[in-house]
Amino acid sequence: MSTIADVARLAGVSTASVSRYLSGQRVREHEAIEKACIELRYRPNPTARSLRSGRTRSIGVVVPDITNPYYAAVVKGIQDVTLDGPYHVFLSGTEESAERQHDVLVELTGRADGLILIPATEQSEPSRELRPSRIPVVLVDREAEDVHAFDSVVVDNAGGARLAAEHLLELGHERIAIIGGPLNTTVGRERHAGFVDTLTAAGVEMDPSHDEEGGFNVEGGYQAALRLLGSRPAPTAIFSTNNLMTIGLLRAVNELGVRTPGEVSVIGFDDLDLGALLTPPLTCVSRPTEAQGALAMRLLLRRLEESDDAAPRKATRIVMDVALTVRGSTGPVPTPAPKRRR
Amino acid sequence: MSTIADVARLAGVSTASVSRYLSGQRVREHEAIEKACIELRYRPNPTARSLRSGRTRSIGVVVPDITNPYYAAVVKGIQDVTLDGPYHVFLSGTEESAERQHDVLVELTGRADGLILIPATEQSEPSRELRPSRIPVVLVDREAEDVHAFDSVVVDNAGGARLAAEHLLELGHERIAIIGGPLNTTVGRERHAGFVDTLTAAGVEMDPSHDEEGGFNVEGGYQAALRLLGSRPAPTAIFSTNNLMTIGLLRAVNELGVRTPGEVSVIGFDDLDLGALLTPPLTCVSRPTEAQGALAMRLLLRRLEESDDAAPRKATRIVMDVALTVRGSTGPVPTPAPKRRR
DNA sequence: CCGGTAACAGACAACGATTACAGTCGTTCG
DNA sequence: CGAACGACTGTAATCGTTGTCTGTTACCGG
Repeated sequence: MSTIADVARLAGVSTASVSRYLSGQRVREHEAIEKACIELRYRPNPTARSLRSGRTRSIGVVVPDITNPYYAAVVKGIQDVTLDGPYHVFLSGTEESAERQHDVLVELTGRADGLILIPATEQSEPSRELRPSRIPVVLVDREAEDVHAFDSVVVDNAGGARLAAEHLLELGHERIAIIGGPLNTTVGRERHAGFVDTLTAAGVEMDPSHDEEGGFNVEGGYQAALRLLGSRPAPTAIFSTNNLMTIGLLRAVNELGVRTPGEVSVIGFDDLDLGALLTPPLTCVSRPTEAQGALAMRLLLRRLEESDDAAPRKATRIVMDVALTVRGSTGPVPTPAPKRRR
Repeated sequence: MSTIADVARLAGVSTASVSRYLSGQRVREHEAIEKACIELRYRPNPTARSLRSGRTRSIGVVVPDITNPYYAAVVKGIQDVTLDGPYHVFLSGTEESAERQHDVLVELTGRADGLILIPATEQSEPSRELRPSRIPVVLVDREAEDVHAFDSVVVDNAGGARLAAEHLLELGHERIAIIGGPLNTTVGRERHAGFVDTLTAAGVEMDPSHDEEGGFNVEGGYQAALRLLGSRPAPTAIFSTNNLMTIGLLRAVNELGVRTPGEVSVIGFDDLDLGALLTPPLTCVSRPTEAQGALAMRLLLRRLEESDDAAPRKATRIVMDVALTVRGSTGPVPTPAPKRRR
């Protein structure tokens, strides 16, 4: 690769002039410089640039799992906002591991001007790790231990779970099960609490054996569903708290040949790509995805712009609304005639 | 952030010694240095490191669309191989645009030691852009104009399309339609040719109005499917050449209330996440995804290791096999009794 | 006790860009 | 006509790290 010195030599000027030309300043020999740049196929070395200027013009996005369509959609939203901005987006995956996340954050600090992070776990302390570097961070979906240190964009998990519970109650269900996520995540806790509390408030007690917990993945949902569907008396409705778990749940339902919603109603948190095309189509709590990413990116850009002025703005926390999408996978209670109906 | 000079000062040694300590060499004052590093929370500046050493210890992965589960799976395969290696993986999306891809490649060149690229189009000339920088590149899935310049990992597209055609022929179909991808991509051309040639060889002529072409996305598949299902006589079987197009096709089938496989058989290239859970479950040509990514990464690592010795190895081209997954969405021809059956 | 040799130390020059500083012109105005 | 000014220019320092080069030890055998 050719360097700025090569260009300067060929154009017969100093490197300073070339640098000035590149940054858009008026330069006498700009024609010769342009010609030299083209002839040498000169591209400024981004590493050298970053070292000197202290800014990398790139931002890092860290997600637990790239293959999860939900995260993919969030990333999409982020990218859309950056499309013709000066920043380049780098994506890294942490495989849902706190250790990997630590490595990735260390790697990214100093390589990026800002970070959008979907934490893998809450034990992992982004604050302790990230604080000294002073680079702006926006948390998405899950929150870290000290919420107040960073901007964040989350959804109303408890509210969404409440919507699901209310929907099932309205259909007359009373033997209701939940496939919850890890309780050491805010998301897992909030959805679990929102759901169970709503049932309790309505006087419906959940059988402890119908309160399943698993990892936020297909296998977790599958195993939990097998246990639930095998229990006696079996639940008449199951709420799955994560898209991947819902896939596992559906797989189990399918394998066991359980009729939906005839024998068991199914409702998930998060829509699926093909949710509307399933038989029956999936009833779910749906939430903004791309919009969530876009919002996070805008928050980050605001931080990046303000960074030089000394007054640190207080952390912003945005809670986005979720909605209930009623399709065909939920229906009235099967055996005993429904008690009430709307 | 503290620098190596701060550490050296605190430990009472030279920066060279600190550098040596960090690179694992034996150093007399290693205890004092370690102490100083911890106290100052010292992290080597990756930018400065890269500038000096000429290597970034990171590799770039460029995909057309992050939200496509197929690409996500490829990336997953890539990451798994890198898990505990020295390289960090950065992912960038090009939104299927040649222009964006150009920008991304420029951005990445000099920021990464190697590249894994799934080209957005073939017109875009990665070779012209990437050649001068001399960094190793591995192409995945689609190939660029001059195949021989880079290592590549692809699948047997023509073979997969042939499998699909043969399957439909065996079921007795004769009015067969294809929803093809852009013919300016190798993938689009190969799948189209493999399918049509197989039909022709079997003496089955395809109605020109049953030869649809669209973008590799949901909308393209949807629109094409609407046209096909509205044509008279309508095809008794439809082959969709891409996973997103298949989703569009299924959506159209669903909306129009066309029975599958009763009225029309559906077969897709690439499986879907929920393919097995659909009603009927999707028959498709499935191919390795994570394995493809893993293989590409291994190829790249090999290149990165050899880079210093002067003899440039010839480009490797790996073609991976695909397989037919027969599920329920394909069946015998509806109205006229099937001519032959196995 | 001395010369030779490991084994380590520090000083300093890179890497490729940006930028403060100090010229050097040509032009304009009093 | 000379001074002041504007519009540029080049020189050189700098960013944080690594690697080369040249010491400086300590320890060994003779």
